[in-house]
Amino acid sequence: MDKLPERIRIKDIARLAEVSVGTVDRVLHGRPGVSKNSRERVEKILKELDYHPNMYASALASNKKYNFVCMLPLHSTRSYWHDIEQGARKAELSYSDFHISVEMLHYDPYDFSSFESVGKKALDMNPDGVMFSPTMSRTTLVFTKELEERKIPYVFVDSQVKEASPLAFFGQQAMQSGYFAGRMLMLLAHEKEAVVVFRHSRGGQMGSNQQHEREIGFRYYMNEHHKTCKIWELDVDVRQNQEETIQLLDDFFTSHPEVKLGITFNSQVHVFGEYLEYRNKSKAFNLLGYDLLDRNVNCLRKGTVTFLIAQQPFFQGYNGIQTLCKSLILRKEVKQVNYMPIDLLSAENLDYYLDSQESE
Amino acid sequence: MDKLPERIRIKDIARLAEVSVGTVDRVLHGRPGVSKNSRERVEKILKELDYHPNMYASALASNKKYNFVCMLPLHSTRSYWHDIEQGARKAELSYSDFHISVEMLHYDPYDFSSFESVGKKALDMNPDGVMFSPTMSRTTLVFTKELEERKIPYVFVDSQVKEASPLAFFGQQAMQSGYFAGRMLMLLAHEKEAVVVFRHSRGGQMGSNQQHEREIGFRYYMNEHHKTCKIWELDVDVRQNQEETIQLLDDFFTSHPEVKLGITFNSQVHVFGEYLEYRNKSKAFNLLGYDLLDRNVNCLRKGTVTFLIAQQPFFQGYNGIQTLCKSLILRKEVKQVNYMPIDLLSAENLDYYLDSQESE
DNA sequence: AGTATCTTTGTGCGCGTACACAACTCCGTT
DNA sequence: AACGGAGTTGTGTACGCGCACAAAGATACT
Repeated sequence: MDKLPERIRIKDIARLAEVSVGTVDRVLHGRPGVSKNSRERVEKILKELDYHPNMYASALASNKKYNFVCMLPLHSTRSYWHDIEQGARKAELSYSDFHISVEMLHYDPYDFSSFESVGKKALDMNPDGVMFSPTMSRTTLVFTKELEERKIPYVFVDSQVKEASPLAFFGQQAMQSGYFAGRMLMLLAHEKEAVVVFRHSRGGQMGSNQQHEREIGFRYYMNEHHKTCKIWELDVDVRQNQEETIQLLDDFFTSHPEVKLGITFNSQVHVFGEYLEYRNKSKAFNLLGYDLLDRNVNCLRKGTVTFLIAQQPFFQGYNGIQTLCKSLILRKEVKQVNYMPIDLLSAENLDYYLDSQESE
Repeated sequence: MDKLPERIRIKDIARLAEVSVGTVDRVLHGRPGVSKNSRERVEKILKELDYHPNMYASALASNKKYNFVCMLPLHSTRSYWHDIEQGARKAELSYSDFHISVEMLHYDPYDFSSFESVGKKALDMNPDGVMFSPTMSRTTLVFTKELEERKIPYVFVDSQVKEASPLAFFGQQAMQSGYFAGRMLMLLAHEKEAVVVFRHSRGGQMGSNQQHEREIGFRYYMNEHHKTCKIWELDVDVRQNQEETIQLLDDFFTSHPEVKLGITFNSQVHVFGEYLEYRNKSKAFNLLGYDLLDRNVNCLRKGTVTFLIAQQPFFQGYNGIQTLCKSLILRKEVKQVNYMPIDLLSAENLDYYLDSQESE
């Protein structure tokens, strides 16, 4: 009786099943041309020995090129989307020895037809996998259906669409994060119980569903714990210029001097933080927002924003691409729903968070 | 002129430098037996083409076995150390195709000679790398000196020792985390300004330096922002039984009814949380502690502990082993000081954090 | 010139897997 | 008995690299 090596190889399986490595290979990859008898014998031994192929030898031998496409809204540097993109780029680098490439495509987040045409472009590239954020829920389903027909796996980042069947999803549980935001904001309240929700939209059209969900979670918390607390709303249109915004905020604070707490559910909290600094109001006002844009981080450091909630966009992008590799190249099972932690950042714990985000 | 393939290989370098692959290999590994002329020519081309070896082919070919040792204090399941160990185990699995093994050794955290003898055992195994937590600062230096003489790289987790030169360190900036803890605790204060620091030691001997550093950071914050706030201290010995502990706490709360805030700097906050539940005091008292032990998490869920500060022990362990692999096997540069984020957990954001910690 | 020694360079095999292709078996047909 | 074809099975080469060993060139000494 030969003893088995520490790490089982295909030829060990072959020897035990009394077939050649070619047959084992065919069984492993589910290819035809194997008799029922051999297939069963090989499968039995594979299971018995709990065989796992050496993924590095495997990748080396297959030598196939994998092309992934990543579709994100058009964005400026240091935005939330930018961080996701950085994560995807890093993953591309990490897995470069597997011959993967990640092609970036961008669309106008306020234009359905733009998403559509970028989606077409993506399909034309005949990718092995796609990663994108389903910010456009209606058009998304047309796109995912096409992907499913072509058997191209796709990964959602940031948000998800219930009707679709992605390989995986990476993002925050937005409602719970809004709930948590409410908790943290009211911790700052003391007796001053009145809150303003700053909205930042384009003609009333919200940037994403996530923002909406956050607000629902927030209002749920408020209804549960601070029913008497008055919640004001203030809409700022992204197309307004600075003077108009300042005027709007001045008017609001003149007519509502009792409001000492503010919250935003998108990543534009710096608009309000910078206003507070300009009017020198930050001492008496507490502001909570989302995402670690540079301008938001500056506000946090200066004290014009008290808390930021983060959601590890870098890792969303990194893990998204990583998951495609794991599933397609290494043929591993992957977890489908992956909620990112709801991270609370203040001036006091910010630095070490940023530090941990940028490295791999 | 031949065009270059997308991915540069050794033989491409060899062809361009007009030498054989053997010579390129010698240059890459800094081995002797190469003329100055050849070496320079090869190095020039390596740099020009920015050559990076295919690490998977490399690992496959070398086929060397790497043995790592991980030394941690003796601990029960679901403790902080346990999570580090889990991370190390996971890394062992992730990198199993590189033929690595991680041997776990445990020592009594209150016994210097135990650390010493375990250290000897580790050296006897002639490991390729060591990961441990320098909880015993004095004996650590003897051990690290020996490691350095034998040219065995080592990684610190949890805490570090200034005089040593580890390959890398993964842990929290303890002072800053104490500072942050102060900030968050005082957020819960409102007008009731009196705090008790619960200590949990063994005959006055603190478990680790990290705890001490946290308390320093905390007191620094208090001195900066709440100078008038009275800070009481209460020492509980780990060897006391439950009745004695309850008696001690009863006495304290009887004589100091005005104290409504408590903090601990080790991971034993559940001792106090469970007391609060037992005495039904949790509504009127806010408690902050460290680390996500099961019992602590239960307290958080029940509301007997308000906040926990976490430091991703799983990733400390995972990254520690990963770093050894990267440096030794893949010959990559690694970052030496890696501060873990200072994570704030409450009942509202706990679940998604736990979710993200357990998976890889 | 011949030989020994040292330095430098080139070659070949193996790591574990994937895949193309060759080879063999079995069975029915001519 | 010879042949063809489908269904199976085995074999050889390649992937990119590391390393042992062979080969060739250089130098010094007899």
